[in-house]
Amino acid sequence: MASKETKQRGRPRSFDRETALEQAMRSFWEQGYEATSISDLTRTMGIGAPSLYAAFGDKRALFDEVVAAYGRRHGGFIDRAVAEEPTARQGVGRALREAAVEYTLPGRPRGCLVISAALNTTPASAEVAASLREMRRSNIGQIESRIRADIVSGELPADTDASALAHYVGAVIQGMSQQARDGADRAMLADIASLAMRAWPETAEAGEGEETAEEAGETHGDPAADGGAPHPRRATLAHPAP
Amino acid sequence: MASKETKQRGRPRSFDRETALEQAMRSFWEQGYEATSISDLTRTMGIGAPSLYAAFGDKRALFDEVVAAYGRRHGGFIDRAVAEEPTARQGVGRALREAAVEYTLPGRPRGCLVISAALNTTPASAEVAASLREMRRSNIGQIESRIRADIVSGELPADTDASALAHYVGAVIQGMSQQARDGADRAMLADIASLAMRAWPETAEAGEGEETAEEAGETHGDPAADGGAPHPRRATLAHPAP
DNA sequence: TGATTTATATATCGCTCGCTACAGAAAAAC
DNA sequence: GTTTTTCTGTAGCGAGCGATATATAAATCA
Repeated sequence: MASKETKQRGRPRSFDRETALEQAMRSFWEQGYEATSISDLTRTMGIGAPSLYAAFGDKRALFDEVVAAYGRRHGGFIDRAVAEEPTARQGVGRALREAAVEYTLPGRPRGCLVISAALNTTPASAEVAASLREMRRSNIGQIESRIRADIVSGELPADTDASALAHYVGAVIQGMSQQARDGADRAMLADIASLAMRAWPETAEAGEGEETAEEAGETHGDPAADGGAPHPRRATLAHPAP
Repeated sequence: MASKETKQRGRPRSFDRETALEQAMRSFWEQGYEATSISDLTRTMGIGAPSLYAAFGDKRALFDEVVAAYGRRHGGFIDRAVAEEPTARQGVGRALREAAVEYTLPGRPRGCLVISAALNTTPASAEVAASLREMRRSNIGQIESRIRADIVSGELPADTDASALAHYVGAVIQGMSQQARDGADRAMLADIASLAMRAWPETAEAGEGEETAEEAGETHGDPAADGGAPHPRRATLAHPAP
């Protein structure tokens, strides 16, 4: 599937399938599923309609493939941050900081495709909308699971409402995506992310110093995502200062 | 404009204009501007296309009228909360709590029309999208102004970033609207609102921890004027109040 | 060299979009 | 009554939608 093993028989394709898919992603990302017409796609992909249908099926199948590629290339940072960091707090903090960067990278559409590409849909596209909604639900579920693990381990207080906290994080991320599309710059999104983390529950007991403002590392090397709290940290009794 | 003074000359209108406008609002609110067709509108409004155009102009003008009516009947609660409560904190807290109720009222579309009705748009509807975006910007500006006033009065710390805090609130509200449309119930939205307020900066001087999660519990019925105010703390010690 | 296979370019298809011309219907004005 | 004014129902406009039929172009296989 990934490589051509034998020489194909007929006339070879005159365009690069991956490049065309990338262009389709741009269009769907910017305008959304329904607002992007086949005519838009053929123009930006640089191919004719029959080539599009031969290579990708129909509009819906092309979109599905775009969403899959998006998840692989751009959308995975949240799950990755939550899975890789040692605590839920650090994972979510890093996810929010990285979202501020990802959602404002120059040269690509603002915000998140999964969040914004199928919001105002006709009944004809109800399935597409439901598909993206399910992905959003799944993302929040991932966060909730990570939070629950920290409750079990004692990192978070036993009475922490994992579902509510995860949905709060999801709402903030969706809000950040919309703010990015509405024109907020990267620094503003970083401020929102930083503020949002102030709502995070205190560590249960003898926490180890969680410096949430520490380097998230491997994102995109952009220093704008300092993540440091521009606002005075709220007074806490149990939280050891870094 | 509000009343008919003289008897009109020709054949009288066979439908109630306000009722028709209400139905149009429902359609736009549910599906968004572009995804709602004239055919949808004439069906739900119960009138023919020529009657629609005679009474409201074109689709764009009808939508503008819908948005104006929406602002009057449903959308004003944020500005009202922020304007009426004695502090920005109480105002925003009440606004978030009321959003949880407003965005999940049974028998009407979920979420906020201004937030969600023109998100995936073709270039043909760029003006509509820009118009709603400007309203969102204005709402955040209102919140920012209220926060700034509390900084001046000393209610909030002098180093509070009013713009960032206002944009955070805006992002949370937009996230709540999307969550509502994604199926979150009222209790979940109330939890998100409660969590979001934990990020609010401490009062400049006056004492003790704010128990920001002070139960918005009641939800329905009258969103009490004092609802949510943990304790009246208007006096500030650090700065002279006007 | 054909013959076969696959891709592309042109020119649509049926359908829905926002919108309107036109003629008939229902009221006030005369 | 007749005239005038306004609204409503039918029917259809040009344009764009997603998707294709057809014919030609470019490759491999024999």
